Amino acid sequence: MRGAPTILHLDMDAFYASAEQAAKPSLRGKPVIVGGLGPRGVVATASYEARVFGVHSAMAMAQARRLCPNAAFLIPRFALYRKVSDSVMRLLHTLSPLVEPLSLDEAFVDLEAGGTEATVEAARAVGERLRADIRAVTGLTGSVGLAGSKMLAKIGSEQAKPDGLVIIEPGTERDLLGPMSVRTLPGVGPATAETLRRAGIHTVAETREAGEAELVRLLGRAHGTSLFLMAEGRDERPVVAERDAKSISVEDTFDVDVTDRTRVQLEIARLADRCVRRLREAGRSGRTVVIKVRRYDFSTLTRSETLRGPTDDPGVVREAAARLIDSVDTTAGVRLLGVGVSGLADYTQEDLFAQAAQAAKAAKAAKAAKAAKAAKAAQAAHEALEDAGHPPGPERPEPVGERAEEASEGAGKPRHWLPGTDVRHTDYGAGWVQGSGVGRVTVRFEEPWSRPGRVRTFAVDDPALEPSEPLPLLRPDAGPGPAPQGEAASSDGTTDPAEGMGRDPREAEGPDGSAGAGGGPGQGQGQPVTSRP
DNA sequence: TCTGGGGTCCTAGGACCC
DNA sequence: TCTGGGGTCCTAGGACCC
Repeated sequence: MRGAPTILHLDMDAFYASAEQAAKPSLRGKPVIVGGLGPRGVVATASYEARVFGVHSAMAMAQARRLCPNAAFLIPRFALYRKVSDSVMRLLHTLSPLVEPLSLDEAFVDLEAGGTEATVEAARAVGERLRADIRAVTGLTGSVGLAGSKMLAKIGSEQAKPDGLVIIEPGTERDLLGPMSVRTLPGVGPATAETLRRAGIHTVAETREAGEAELVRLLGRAHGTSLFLMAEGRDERPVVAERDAKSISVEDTFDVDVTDRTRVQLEIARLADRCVRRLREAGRSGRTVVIKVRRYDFSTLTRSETLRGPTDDPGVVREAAARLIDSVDTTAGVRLLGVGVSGLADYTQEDLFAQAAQAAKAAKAAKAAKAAKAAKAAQAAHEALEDAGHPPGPERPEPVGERAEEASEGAGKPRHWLPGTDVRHTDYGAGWVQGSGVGRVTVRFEEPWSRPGRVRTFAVDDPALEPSEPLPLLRPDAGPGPAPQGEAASSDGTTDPAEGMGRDPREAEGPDGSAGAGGGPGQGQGQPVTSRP
């Protein structure tokens, strides 16, 4: 705990959905839901306009459609989010060298390590300037919490949402936490909350009163002691920059349970290859291969095998995964398969034989490894980052072996145009897919800096239509003075006549929600400040 | 038409070693 | 020859987070 609020937590507001609204003028002020669109998809992010209907992250997409049928449903475009995230993280690094990213849209910053004066006023000034800079650079809003510890900074940013800033002044934290739900504390999820509830513990104050010994009895050593400290407002966890990954994994949920044994084996092989590709892109190798199987009834099991030494050889990983899946009964059907590698080493080696043979010549091996790593890092720097990766539907033809991705990528036009993806038409310019079906694809032509655009429909194989890269959210040549959200989300009458098709919502009659989610920036203590550039 | 995908950390039992 | 104690590694599962 610090005596001044010099730990900052930044959380971008409804990040994926906001990025989509910034990119697609016709969606501003309207409910937008980003997530998996298949029969088993879940919501990644809902815009505030959609949250009014009860839609939230991790909800089954089917339920979201029921609650908010007029929302725009979009697949995530990670390439765009990563770009925006990079520019936000760069801003954070101007505040301090100690930046700890938690995800694309969230990070802690240790302001003390960046030389910010240890006062409430200085911290507030830094936080407000950051929010203004984020808006200027990305066109999006973020919320900031400032406190003397990570836990309270994060609670602060939560209270500040959306588009606000909250400072929790050192000395006030115990009183603040007391009446809050145990779920507020980090590490308390549904299971822990239920255990505590059965013991009559609902609030943070009751957690404190239970005492450390009782919490340890209920929850185990590590969890119990850390929970007790958190409940007292004591949190000494440092801000830590750049942690190395400890495992790399990939998994796919199938639209329909897979029962065919050969198909299961094929999918495991494909996943193993994908996993190794990511491993190599990261310039790492791993020693333990893990497979994951989720059965028809959602029960999940893992099987793992530790090799004699680390590998990044697709054949080795594929064979280990194949052995592991052999030991699992899948006859009743599986809904998910996954392959992962852990026990990561910072170097790579050709294969197990070479390595076994080299056991005695460790010194030489180390030297070779160093060279290999350097080469790999250089290559990885070049590489584009992974594809968005749609789960394989049962109808998708299954290309065999390691050529799978190339086969589906090289061949030009995707046969499915997924809602939300970027396209370019030789005559109409840049746009995005609103929906497709029965051989047709509906595209709205607009750019992040244009007025809401109009919709046109094409044959799915129209040669004038091509997939394209995301446009930046702000016009590249634009001076300062971004066009922020709020402008008239005119539900333009420009929809094309040819729009009756497709199972996609739209029609723009979403309850024009500019009212936003429950209560603007101003609840709780602290002074939520609405900043403007 | 319930429940994604990518991670982290902890626990617990058995093997194995000293 | 009736019973140690500690440390580390491996495996499996579970809770939690975004």
